Amino acid sequence: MSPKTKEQFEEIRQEKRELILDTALEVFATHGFHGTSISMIAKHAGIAKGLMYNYFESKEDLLRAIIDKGLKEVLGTYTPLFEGKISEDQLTPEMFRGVFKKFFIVMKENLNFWRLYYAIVMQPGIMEMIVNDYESMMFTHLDLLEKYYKKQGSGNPRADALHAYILFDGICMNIIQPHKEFSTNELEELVLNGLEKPLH
Amino acid sequence: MSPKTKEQFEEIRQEKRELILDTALEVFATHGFHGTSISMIAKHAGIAKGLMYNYFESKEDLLRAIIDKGLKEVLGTYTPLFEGKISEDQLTPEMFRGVFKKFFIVMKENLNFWRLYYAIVMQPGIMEMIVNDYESMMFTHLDLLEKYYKKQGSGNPRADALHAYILFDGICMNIIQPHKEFSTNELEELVLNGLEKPLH
Amino acid sequence: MSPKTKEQFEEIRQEKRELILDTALEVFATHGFHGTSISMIAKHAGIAKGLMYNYFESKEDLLRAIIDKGLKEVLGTYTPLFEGKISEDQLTPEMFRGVFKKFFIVMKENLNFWRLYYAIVMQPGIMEMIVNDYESMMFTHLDLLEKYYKKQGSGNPRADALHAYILFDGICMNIIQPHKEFSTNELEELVLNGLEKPLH
Amino acid sequence: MSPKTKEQFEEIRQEKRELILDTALEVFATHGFHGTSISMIAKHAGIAKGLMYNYFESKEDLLRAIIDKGLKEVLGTYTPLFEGKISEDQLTPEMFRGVFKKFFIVMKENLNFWRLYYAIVMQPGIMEMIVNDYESMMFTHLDLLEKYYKKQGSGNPRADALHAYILFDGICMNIIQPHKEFSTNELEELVLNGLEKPLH
DNA sequence: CATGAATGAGTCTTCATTCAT
DNA sequence: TATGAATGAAGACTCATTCAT
Repeated sequence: MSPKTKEQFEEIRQEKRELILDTALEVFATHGFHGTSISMIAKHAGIAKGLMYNYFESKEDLLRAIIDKGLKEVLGTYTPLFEGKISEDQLTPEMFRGVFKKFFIVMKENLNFWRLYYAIVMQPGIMEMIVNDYESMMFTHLDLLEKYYKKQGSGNPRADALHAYILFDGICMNIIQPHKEFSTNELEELVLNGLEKPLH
Repeated sequence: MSPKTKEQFEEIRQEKRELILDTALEVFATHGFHGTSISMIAKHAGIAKGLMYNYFESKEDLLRAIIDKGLKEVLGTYTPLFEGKISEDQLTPEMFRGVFKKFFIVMKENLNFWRLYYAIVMQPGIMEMIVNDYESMMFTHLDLLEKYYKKQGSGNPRADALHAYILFDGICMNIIQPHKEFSTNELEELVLNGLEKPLH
Repeated sequence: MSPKTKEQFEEIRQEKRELILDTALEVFATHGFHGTSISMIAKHAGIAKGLMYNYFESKEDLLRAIIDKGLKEVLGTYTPLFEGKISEDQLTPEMFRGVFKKFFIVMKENLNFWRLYYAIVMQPGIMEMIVNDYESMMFTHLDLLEKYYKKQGSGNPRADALHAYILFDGICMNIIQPHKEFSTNELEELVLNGLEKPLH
Repeated sequence: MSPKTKEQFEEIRQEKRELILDTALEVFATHGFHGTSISMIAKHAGIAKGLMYNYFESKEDLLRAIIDKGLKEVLGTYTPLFEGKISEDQLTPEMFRGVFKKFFIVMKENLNFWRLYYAIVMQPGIMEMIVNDYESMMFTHLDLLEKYYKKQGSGNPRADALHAYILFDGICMNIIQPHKEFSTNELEELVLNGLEKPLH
């Protein structure tokens, strides 16, 4: 009889918003942004076609929201380890391994997000804005790697950092690829073992 | 003024076909398959919209033709080095470097193709057929790498092969990415230096 | 705290109904019937979207109610002067001026109503029903004008009546138009001065 | 066998463009801009829904084109009589009558255009741009009228001009209204007779 | 072989209306 | 009574594809 309270509405909105975000991420990651229709998302989520527009202004706005949410979740998990909060002392092999492992775990937990993210980054025609985040993230990583290798006594920290970074990228690609050929765990172990100590 | 011979007609046809293929590749690579319209391709190529259908059955057929052509070109360039035609003796560091370098060069010459190719491979919803080629290619490479490291006296050829393969993938990604941050030449040099000798 | 009486409820209902009617009139007049959404009205009125349907059956029903209310208000103000209640003696220039001036005043007080009303009347595709009122109103006016000019000794009362009527229409248009170019007061004075005495 | 020539295409385009413009004008005038769907226009014109977009960028662009065309036609017919091309000597009663009559004729020949035009001008929410033309047109007319009455020896040319202008507006409204009550010819004759000589 | 007008299914988006609370 | 989430039909617009010339 009595109308729903504001809190009830808010709760419903949050839940439905999450549902739409999660469903859309999955479909976008599978079929690509342009290959996905709002109908597909709605059917997948079990809602009416028009409902999405109660939560997002447009298909593109939905994409942005997905990326925002994804980046927040991912960065929230592991960047506390990075951004200025790591002292020289902490640049130990253990820390190094830990951070990498953590990153891989987080990536696997957000496979669809990363698939979508890379697909976008790789297509110059879409979403320039996203690229900035991507680049700054990368430089942060490279810097940190260089410091690490310097501390480990590398004869060429820049080279070692690049090497590690590229290896890292390669693993990411292999984690992301939907058609997996070999266990990524095996990969990670091997690679991390090889990276711990400087090569140069 | 004299009527064209059959050969001349055929030649013209081939040239036009190539024009369409090349133009479409460029636009597909930039905007993605679903993000590209036939009109865009036609305008880019300076032809009428309907003309594509004189050469290809459909948009998807055009995509298939592009992939076919691309794979043929790429494989044609460097697989003679592989497929069973390499004897044990040839697995020298020089050969190793040469093949890698060659691969990078070929990749840079076909940037758009690789962009399109990866974009498709990474999207499970599209073109299952393509994936088979991709996987078999990969296994060939891994095998060869393993043999190489075994010959170089590796304590764990499988690990070394995987390492090299992943590194290779990472470089590919960085070559492909439209927003380049550092010279890929630098990368390649560094990485190859590190890969020549076994790590394990 | 005491439970509201039936009358109080009814009063609240009436007030809310008025609020919706007035708000809707404003928005309809500005953006047109089809250019106005229920959401726009609700937002303007500060109520929930669904509430309108507690008071009106549909958007079209709301429009009808607006027109009804408007016509009642307008006619209620000045038609007592007309409908058979005016004796020959009363057809004096003072009365003539008074009625016209009154009409303009009422029109200015209901600008939005008239905008909406004319917009509907001018569009054959909408609301045939409204037109009947409009036509009968017009004939009443013309009749009265003719009588007036006859009494003033016109050589062609019909001509004078038509002239006055058209002039009247012209002023209405200029009052209604949102982009006013000259003071309508100036207009009215001038025109009334010219109309008082017969021209023919 | 041979492809259509550029001229042939151009001719087809022009004809189809006219067809769409004319049909759309009719439907817009009847149902209003927002009350008209592209489907309605297409059905009326006997073409496919999508074809309109080969000729106009959007529904609003179509509206603009209609207004442009209409204004050009109308102004092209009678403004040569106005814009600076009328010397003092020509401001005779005959000229005066002639121009007015001409205007009414043109208006009747473009009834739908004027319906649409006024509907737009009266709705502040749509197409600000159009209003400028409208206002400048009005001032041109007023000026000319004032000069005319001055030459005819009016004691108050401004008043006479305004009177005539308003009367003019009133007739326009009555011509435009879809539910006509009396012959507009009758109106015009009467009014013009009354306007020829100054009243003040 | 080449053109581009034409089609219509499908896409994104809006919005009148319903309904559980 | 009042709320706003939800629905789905309909509207604006796109685009792969066809076809007359």
